[in-house]
Amino acid sequence: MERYEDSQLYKIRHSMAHILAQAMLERFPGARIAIGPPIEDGFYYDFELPRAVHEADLKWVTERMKEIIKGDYPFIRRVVSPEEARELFKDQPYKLELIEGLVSGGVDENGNPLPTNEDVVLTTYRQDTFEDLCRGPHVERTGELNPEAFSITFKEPAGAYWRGDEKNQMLTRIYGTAWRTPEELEEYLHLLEEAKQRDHRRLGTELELFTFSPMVGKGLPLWKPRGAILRDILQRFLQDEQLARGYLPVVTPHIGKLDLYITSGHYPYYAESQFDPIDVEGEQYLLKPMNCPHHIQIYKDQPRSHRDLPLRLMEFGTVYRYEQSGELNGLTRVRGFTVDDAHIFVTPEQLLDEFIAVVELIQFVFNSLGLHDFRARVGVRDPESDKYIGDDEMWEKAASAIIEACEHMGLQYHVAKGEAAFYGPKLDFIFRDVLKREWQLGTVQVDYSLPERFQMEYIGSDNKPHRPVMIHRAPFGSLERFIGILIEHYNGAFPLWLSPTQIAILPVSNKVQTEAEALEARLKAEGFRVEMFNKGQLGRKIRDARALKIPYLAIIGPKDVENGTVSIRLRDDTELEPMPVEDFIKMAKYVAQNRLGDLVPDMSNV
RNA sequence: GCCCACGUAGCUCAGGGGUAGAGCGCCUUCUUGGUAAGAAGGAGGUCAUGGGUUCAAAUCCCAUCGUGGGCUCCA
Repeated sequence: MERYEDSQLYKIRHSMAHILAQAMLERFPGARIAIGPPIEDGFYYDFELPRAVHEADLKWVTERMKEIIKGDYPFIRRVVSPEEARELFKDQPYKLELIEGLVSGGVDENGNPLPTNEDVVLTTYRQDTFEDLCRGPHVERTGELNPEAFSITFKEPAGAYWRGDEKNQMLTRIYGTAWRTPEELEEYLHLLEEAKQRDHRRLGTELELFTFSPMVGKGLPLWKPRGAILRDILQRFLQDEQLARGYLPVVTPHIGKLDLYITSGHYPYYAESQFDPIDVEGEQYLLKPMNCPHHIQIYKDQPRSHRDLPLRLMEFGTVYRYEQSGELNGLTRVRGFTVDDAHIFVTPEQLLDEFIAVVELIQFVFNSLGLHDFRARVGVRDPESDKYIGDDEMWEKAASAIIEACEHMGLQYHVAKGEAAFYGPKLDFIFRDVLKREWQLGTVQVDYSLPERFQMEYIGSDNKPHRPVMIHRAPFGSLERFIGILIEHYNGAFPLWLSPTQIAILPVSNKVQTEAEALEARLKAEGFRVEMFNKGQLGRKIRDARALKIPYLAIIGPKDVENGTVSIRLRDDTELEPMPVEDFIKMAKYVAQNRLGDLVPDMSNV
């Protein structure tokens, strides 16, 4: 497959960025330009502007861009010497900084090191009156671009730090999307609109799953009954699975003494992600940012033998982390969340097998939930940073254990620097959602550091004390984020086993109210989550039940009562032939127990 | 936290320097209806909060809080 960087679309978007810059400079004389690369689906350009950008500016710039395109100017490339470049961009400090980076700093426009064995050649591209430092490539002429196949008003202007560093100047970023044809643009905008419809925040309100209250605090979700039921189903699903795999439940409190976190290293290594300590009678307590220190105390409560290992302690543990207010986002980024946590204490010999077992569990969980578009990332530490505990040898050992396990399982993975936890490297499962955003869900971490810091021990077969290794792992990551993603993944139409309400009972009239209530009781006795709809006429009941995306609408009227049937309608509008109540129960049970997505499976062989 | 935008009824939104609007939802009554809104009445808002400008502010200005799009940071 063709690389994006080599594609025509890439050239189109790159060229669009230059045209945007030209138009912006005409609108904002004296503006300073930074960088303007193509990105997925479009491009952007960063500017330092004398004032805020308004909608009218964007309209003007859009029209001007169309004129430039229609002007059919050639993109003219030329090689310039460093001196020429400095002269050319003498009023553009960001460009000068880029030039110095290229010429003497050995870094490219993103601040990444250049390949050392390459001579730096500075090039510029010019269209019409605008010349930009750029290595290309571009289309030949502006006339190749379609003036009706781009938009810079589809997204608000945004702030962005120069070189992505929050210590730097905040620039104004104008985003654009550009395509080959107006039809492609239309399709893309339509996709965005659809994605908006399935935003978990919107669906969370419509389906009555969760809410937020400014009085409780931002980033602190409140789970309403339907959402709490969904949460509970997921927890029970995972808990049952883990119990079957030898995990043991524990429960620990939401705060702990500061000393605990000083020993663990959370304080100070993780301090910037924590709420400030709470003073209680002169003692300092911390809202727990992680569950591991508490679980370690349970391990240490009694002497452990190698015969006790692996010891797998699990807890749906709620943790609190300080997130900057601008980072909060619905359920996917909150300040208090529940980790489907477990800490597994193993002997070094057991590590590989146990690690593999954990990855298998995570894969089982993802599969059961219909999540298939994910990748595995091995996060190792950033050698430049000092926010890690433990010595090099431990990090080396832990990272190679993870990679060995991946190789052993034939798991596709890639290594990412700076993505480790502060106490050890990790294997993350990153899910790609319908909006093409990526979310870190499941995670497994190998940790030699905390056992050391807490002086943990077990007695080996040699009757001598040994240090265990710890695996931290969470298949969902956090219930909050996971559910947020599930909501969008299913567009709120959960498979039967996850649906907060599974069956809506819709009596045709109150003449069959008694029979409808009997059906409700019957279905509840069979273990289904059932809700009676009594408002208005049948049409209204259908409408209300469908708004909640309830999988089965069980309609019962005089004819059904007479025949001992129920008329099933699905949330997608499918109407089934009236069927005996027993048949419906059998089918629904089959669908729920097998966690099927299909609500009407072939029952002929069941 | 930073840049920008937004905040009007439970929800979705219109309006806009001179006594607050719609649809849905909610309540009451009537209706007992076979596959996406039965009918009629009614309640409900200090227009996020606090200041300022003005004869007069929901409307203009400032601050705060909250939300959204980005940046940075993360499960």
